[in-house]
Amino acid sequence: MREVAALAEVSLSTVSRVVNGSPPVAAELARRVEQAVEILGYRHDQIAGSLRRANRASATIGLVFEDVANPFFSLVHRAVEDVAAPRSVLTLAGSSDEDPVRERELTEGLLARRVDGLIVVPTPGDHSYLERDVAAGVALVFVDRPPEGVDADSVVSANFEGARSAVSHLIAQGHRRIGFVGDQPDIYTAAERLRGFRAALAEHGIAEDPDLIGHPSFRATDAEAVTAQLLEGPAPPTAIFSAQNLITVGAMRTVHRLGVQRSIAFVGFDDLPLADVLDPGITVVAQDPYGIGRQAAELMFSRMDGYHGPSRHMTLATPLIQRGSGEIPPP
Amino acid sequence: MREVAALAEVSLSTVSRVVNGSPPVAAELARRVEQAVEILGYRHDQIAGSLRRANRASATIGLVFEDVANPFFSLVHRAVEDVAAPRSVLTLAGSSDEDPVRERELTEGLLARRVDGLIVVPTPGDHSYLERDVAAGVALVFVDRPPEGVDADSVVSANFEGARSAVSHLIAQGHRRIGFVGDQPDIYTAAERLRGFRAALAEHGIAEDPDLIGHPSFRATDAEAVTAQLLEGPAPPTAIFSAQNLITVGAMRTVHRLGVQRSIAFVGFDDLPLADVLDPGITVVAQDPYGIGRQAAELMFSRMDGYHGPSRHMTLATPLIQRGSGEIPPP
DNA sequence: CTGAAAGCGCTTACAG
DNA sequence: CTGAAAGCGCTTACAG
Repeated sequence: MREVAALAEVSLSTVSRVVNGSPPVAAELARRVEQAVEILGYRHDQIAGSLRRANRASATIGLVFEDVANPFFSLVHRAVEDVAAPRSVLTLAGSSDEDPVRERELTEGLLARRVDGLIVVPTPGDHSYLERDVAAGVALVFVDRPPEGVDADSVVSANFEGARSAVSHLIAQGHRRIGFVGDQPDIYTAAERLRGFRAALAEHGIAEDPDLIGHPSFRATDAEAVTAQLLEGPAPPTAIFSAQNLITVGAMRTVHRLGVQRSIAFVGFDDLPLADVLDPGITVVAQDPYGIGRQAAELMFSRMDGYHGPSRHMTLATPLIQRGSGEIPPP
Repeated sequence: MREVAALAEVSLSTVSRVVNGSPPVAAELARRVEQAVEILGYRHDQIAGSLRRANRASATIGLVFEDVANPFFSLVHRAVEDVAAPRSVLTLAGSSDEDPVRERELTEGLLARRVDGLIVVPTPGDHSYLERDVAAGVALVFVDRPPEGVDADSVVSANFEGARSAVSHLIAQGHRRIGFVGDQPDIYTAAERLRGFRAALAEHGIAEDPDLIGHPSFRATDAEAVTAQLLEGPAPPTAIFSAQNLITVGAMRTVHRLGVQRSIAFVGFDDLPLADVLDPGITVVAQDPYGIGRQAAELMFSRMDGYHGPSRHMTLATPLIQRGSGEIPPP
C-alpha cells in the first residue's frame, strides 16, 4: 500500500479510502490510485486492516463438522455459505471425526484466526472451554446437537420424535421384532434416536430384545456386518430401523445382498440420493440439512448484528417419507 | 497479551515466547504466564502475529469448488483437510456455482485474507487475474480442470479416456444407438467426456445422431426430463452414457420410473453411494475424488515448502466398474 | 534467559 | 477533500 501511495503520489489515507470505497475522495486522485494498484498488482490485505478497524471483524466464520464429506454436513455447509456469501463473509470448515481433542484443536485454531462466528457440531462432552469466547463476543451456534457446558444457540432435528414415528410406522404394519442399527449412544443424536425407538416399542407394549440392537463402530463398513448378524441370527427381526445415513447405506447393501429387500421392512433416519430409485424405495425419516444450516447461520448472524438476548433453541421436524421399504408387512 | 504480560509481571517478548513455545524461557516465568493466560481467558491472535512474523504465513488455505455440497467436491475437500490438518493449516472453502464472477469474488476474498495456498476448480474462461498472486508466492493448484491463462499445477481425472472406455464398453455389448446426457460443453470436463463419447463411436464406425445427445441445464432435475425425452422419442437409444454424478441420479430416476432398467444399458461417469445396491447395479467409470484432493494438496504444500520448479500436471485414472447396468445387451 | 524498541500493513481520529 | 501521526496485537532483531 505504501508503494501504491508513492506511485500515485498521495497519502496512505487516500489509498485506504479508495481501496475501501470510503466516499469523499476526488475523482482525479482515485484514478491515480486505481492506476497504481493496477500497475503494481497490489492486493489489499484485509487481515491487516481488520487489526486496526473499529469493529475488528474478520468477515470470516468457522464451521466444525463431524466430517465435511458426509452429505448431511456438506449440505449444512452450503446453506451456511448461502447466507454468508451476500455479506462477503467467508467460511472456514473442518472435521472433528467425533474426537473432542480434534474438535478443540479446530475451534481454537479458528478462534486464533479471529472468526466472527462459529457453528459447531459438538462432540460428546463439556464445551465450557468456549465460554470465554462467547463472553468475548464470538457468535456461537451449535448444530445437530445441543450445547453442553456453555450457553449458546442451537438448531437440531427432532431426533426422538422422528425415530419414534419411524418405529411406530413399522409397528403399525404389524411388526413386533424390530432391529435397531445405530451409532454408539455417547453421540447425542444416536442416543435420542435409540430413545425414540424404545419409546415406540414401549407405547405398544413390545418388550425390548437386546439381541436386536447393533452398534457398528465404523459406520458404512461395519453396518453391513452388524445387519448381516441381525438378519442371520437365530431369531431375526422382521423389520429394521437404521439410525444414520451412512449406516443406512451399509445396511441396505446387506439387505439387498441377502435378497430380502422385499421381505424385511426397513426405515432409515436421514434421506439419501438414489433412496427413491431403489426397488423398493427406502422409506425414511427425513432431516432438513439445508434448513438446519440456514437457521444456524441466521441465528449466528443475528448475534453478529447485535442481538444479545437469551439463547434460542430450534428443533426442525423430521417427516416420514413412505417409499415402499417401510410398508412391507411381517411374513 | 499486554494484560497477560502485566499480570505475569514479565515483558511482551516473554509472553510471546511462551505462547508460541519458543524454547528459551525459565520455568518459573512460563508458569506465571500460563497462569495469567488462564485467569484472563487470553486467546492468542494468530492473525496479528502473522503480520509481523518473518514468513508472513497465515496457516490458512482456500478452496474454490463448484459446489461444496456435491459429494465429489466434499470428498476432495476432506482429502485436502487430511493433508493440511497435521500441519495445523485450516481451510476456507466456497462454491462458485460455475459462475466466473462468483469465482473471482471468492478467490479475491480468499487472497485478501492472505491464504498461503489456493486450490481451485476453475470456471470456464481465462484465469490470468491470478498471475500476480502466483508471482507473489501464493501456491496455486487447479483441480478437476486444467488452468487457462496462468501457469499452475493441476490434477484432473482421465475424462476423455474414461468416457471413451465407458462407451466402448457399451459398444462391445452390441449397442449402436447410445444416448449421451451431460453438462453443457463449455465446462471442460463435460467437453472432454463428450469428446470421449464421440471418439468411441468414431472408432467403431458409428455415425453420431444429434438427437441422442442431451444437455440438461439444471442437472438432477432436468436430467430426468432429458432422459425421458431420449427414451420416449421415435428412435430411442438402447444404451445411455451419463457424464456426471448428479445427472446420473436424475437419469436413473427416469430409467427406473419407466421400468426399463433391465432393458436399457447404462454407464455413468463418477461413482455414487448406493450405486452398487441398485438392481441392476450401476456400472460406472469411477473418479477418485479423495486421491485428487490428496494430490492437489501435496502439490500445493510442496510449493509452500519451497518448490519453485515448473508446473506439474497430473491425470488420475478412471477405471470402469462393472455392476450390471452396463452389461445389458441390446434387444 | 529477558526486556525495550521497532515495525508488519493497515485504519482512524484529528488537523488543516 | 487530504495528509501526518498514532496505534491495532503481535514478533523479532538487538542489547544486556
